[in-house]
Amino acid sequence: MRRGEVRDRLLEAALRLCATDGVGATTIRGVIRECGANLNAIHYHFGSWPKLVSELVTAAMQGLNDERFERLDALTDLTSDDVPASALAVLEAGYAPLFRRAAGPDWQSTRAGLVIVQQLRFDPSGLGLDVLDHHSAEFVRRIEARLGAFLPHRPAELRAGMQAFNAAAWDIALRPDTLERTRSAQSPERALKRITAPLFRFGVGGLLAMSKGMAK
Amino acid sequence: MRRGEVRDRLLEAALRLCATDGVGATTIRGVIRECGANLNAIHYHFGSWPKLVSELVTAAMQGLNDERFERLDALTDLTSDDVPASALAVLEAGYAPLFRRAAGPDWQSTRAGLVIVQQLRFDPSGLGLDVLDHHSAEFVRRIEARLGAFLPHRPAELRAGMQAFNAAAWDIALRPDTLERTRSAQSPERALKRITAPLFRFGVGGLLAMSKGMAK
DNA sequence: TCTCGATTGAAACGATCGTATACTTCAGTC
DNA sequence: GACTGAAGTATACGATCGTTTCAATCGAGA
Repeated sequence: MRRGEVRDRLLEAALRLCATDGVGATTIRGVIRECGANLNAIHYHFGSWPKLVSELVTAAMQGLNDERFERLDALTDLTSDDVPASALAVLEAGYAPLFRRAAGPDWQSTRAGLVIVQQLRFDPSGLGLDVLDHHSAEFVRRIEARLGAFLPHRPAELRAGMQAFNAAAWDIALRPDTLERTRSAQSPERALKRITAPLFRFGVGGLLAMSKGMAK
Repeated sequence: MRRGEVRDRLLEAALRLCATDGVGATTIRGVIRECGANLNAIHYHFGSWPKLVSELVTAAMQGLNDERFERLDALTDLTSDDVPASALAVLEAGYAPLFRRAAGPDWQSTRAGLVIVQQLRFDPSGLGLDVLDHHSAEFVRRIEARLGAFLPHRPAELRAGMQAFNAAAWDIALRPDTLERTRSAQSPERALKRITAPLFRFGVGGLLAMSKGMAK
């Protein structure tokens, strides 16, 4: 058996079980049963079960953030001359990676980690909340900096708007029927675009409406 | 001891513990310890622990929906002459009750139930998912009917927009710092308005932007 | 071939879980 | 005052949890 293979199999099995059964309902005995490892292997390789879970969360958020940061850094010519187009570009750079990993054509290896993250965001038992906060705080800082460069919003206003859009994006990206619709389509990319495009328009429209003092 | 008092104390203690520690981390032994009841009392009054939880969820959603439906039914003169104002009125009718119960001046007895609902929305273990779906489906049906009366959206478009706004509203309503900001203010109502008003503008702006074919 | 650290295996630990059973208490009724 | 049925108490059951211990095994370097 390859060196370090058991460790990988443990991670993979834990990832799958946590995503389908829920983190709280997943036990180390279920994991070792799933991948044919020994009960002690988890403690030998990870120290404890919570540490394994936290490694899953870290891997998922790191992979997602790497992609988001790369696309955010690649953004050029953001201008206040065409605010809607610039805002759309920023939102796409920050959240297209989320959708691609949650329901894109190659979601198999990336979706499960995001499902776990979404579960933990509302779980007060605090299995991996601090790890999660660290990663998401860095993203929030960066995307708000990009948006603030051309949006007229006050910081608190921008923060509120992005909190709203962020919640909507995660919810829709990880909704089971979002995956269903892209899987059953003959062109997953096109199907996903049909889901994300309206959401991005929603986000841009919402952000702009926040500061323009409209509709009251 | 009053008749049926133990039953109420059990409900109250379970509500508090589930909201603070998480539904998955709450045990019947913790509940009876909290309220000084006997271990068997839970099975005597509710049959099983899952049934108690499902009663908490039902009560929370029923209380919320009663208020939302009443306000939605009271809406008159919605018109496509002033779409933004009409959309704002509908969103307020549907979601102001959520915020009032989650962080309003009298949140003490209502917030915990909503926290539990929010946890269960992303928990695949399926403790009370069917019960939850039933209640939220009815609300979705009603509010989309009201909006569809004057919005030009196609049904799928309206559905997507409301899914986005719904996720944002729940997330922000139950965010701990939302409660913090309203509690520390000398006028909780005003403080809550300062949080909800931008969100409602965001929602109206987002919904309108979805169908106007803007920003691309 | 021998050795030694790295890894795996088998078994058990103490704790806690949700549930079930049997007994006691006690108000209300005839 | 005996009886009834609801409500509460004490205790135990079997299962499963995460963790620990310790011996067996493997693989590469001497």
